[in-house]
Formats: sequence, C-alpha cells, structure tokens
Amino acid sequence: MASKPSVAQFKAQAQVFKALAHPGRLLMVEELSRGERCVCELAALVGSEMPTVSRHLSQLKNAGIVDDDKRGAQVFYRLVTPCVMNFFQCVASVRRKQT
Amino acid sequence: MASKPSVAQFKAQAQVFKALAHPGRLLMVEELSRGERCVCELAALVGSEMPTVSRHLSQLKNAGIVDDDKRGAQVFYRLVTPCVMNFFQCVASVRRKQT
DNA sequence: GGATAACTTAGCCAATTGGCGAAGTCTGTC
DNA sequence: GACAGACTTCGCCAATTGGCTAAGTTATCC
Repeated sequence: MASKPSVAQFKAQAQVFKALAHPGRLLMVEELSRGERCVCELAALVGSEMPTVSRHLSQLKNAGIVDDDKRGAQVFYRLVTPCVMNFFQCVASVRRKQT
Repeated sequence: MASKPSVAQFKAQAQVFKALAHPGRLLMVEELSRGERCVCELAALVGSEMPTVSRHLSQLKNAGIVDDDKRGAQVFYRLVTPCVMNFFQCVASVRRKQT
C-alpha cells in the first residue's frame, strides 16, 4: 500500500518539509534536540519577537515535529521525532554538491 | 567547526528543505529515485504544464538534489543525493503523530 | 531553410508566508 | 481584585511562491 502513494500523502509529507524550511525553525529544532526549552529561551536564541517564535513553534507542532507542555506560566517545547536530526547529515552532503 | 553552526549554514540547509516542501516536487523526487526521467515524463506524472515542471526541477537542481543531462532535444533529470529518500520513513513516522 | 517538438525564461497574477505591534488569555504574586 | 509575566491570537504589511500563457532557444525531421 506504500507502493503507490496518493497525492494527499505527498501533500502531508510536504507539510513536514515546509515546517523545516526556515532557518529560524531549524535553529530551534537543533536546540530542542539537546533538551526541552521554553518559548522565551528560544526567542532569545533566534533573536525574534515572542509572537513570531510562538507561531514558528505552532507550525512545528502542527507538523508533528515538536510537542508542548505547559507548566505554570511557561510553555516548554520538546522534539518529539528525533529522527529529523538525521536529515542534517544528508542535507550537508547535498550542500557539498552545490557549486 | 560543526559544533556551532552559523546562521548562514541554517539558511542554506533551509533551502534544501524548501526545495522538498512541495507535493509535486516530492512526487518527482520519488519518481527519479527509480531512474532518470525527461521533463515531459515528469510533467505528465504530476499533471502540470511543462514550464511549471521545469521551474520545479530547476529549484531541485539549485538545491543540489537533482542534476540534469541534455541529450538531443530532451533533458533528463536524475537524483544526485539518494539519501533524501531516507527522509520519507522519518516523515511518515512524524505524520503518524499528527492527530 | 521551414516546421515541429522539448525545454527554458520572462511576465503576470493570486495566494501564501513571515515579520511586527496590539490585544487577549492564563498563571502566579501581592 | 489588581498587577506583572509568559504566551497566543489577531490584524496588518512587504516579500516570496506557484501557477499559467507567451515568447525565446535548441535540436530533429523533411
């Protein structure tokens, strides 16, 4: 049944790649690979306003890449699919081919 | 030196993900994983006009994912970094977490 | 050389994305 | 209850993306 993927499947897959197709979001994902972080920490990391970062995180969450956990007044995000970290090696080799 | 990736590196990485962040382009990449194809074959596959497909392919080429080879009047594209195919398994597991 | 076919490039338009500040929600403190 | 801090949601805007048709290139066939 995986032999002939439907258009809907490709659309859903593209959604995941789209979530990763932003330097700030990649930076956050890498940071989250080292442990959970609250929104304000990530905002300081990428140097954007909190509303902006919050929207980026909700995109990642919507794509199924991260999950959030509200504790008190803070919201902590964590990487829920660590296998995306494997992408970076391949992407690095892709970039090596760019002239 | 890979311990503290720069903003420029993340931008370049995001470019690769951006190239994959489109259902039609994913479909083409998967087709190319089974062998080289000319533009007209890919156009028929995704059901778009040839100029549209040509631009998608130049995006993939620009990202370093595919390469082209002009033979006569036709241009054949092939996957130059097959490791991107490994992404699909992980992405599938990501999607499984989407509610 | 003229006609056709395969692509690419250019120009145009609608739709999406990404950033911000303002406003709203929720939690803990006084 | 009033207030402050952490987030999220909401408008608004500029910039990018994605599709098409039209026009330009290059190779093949006659």
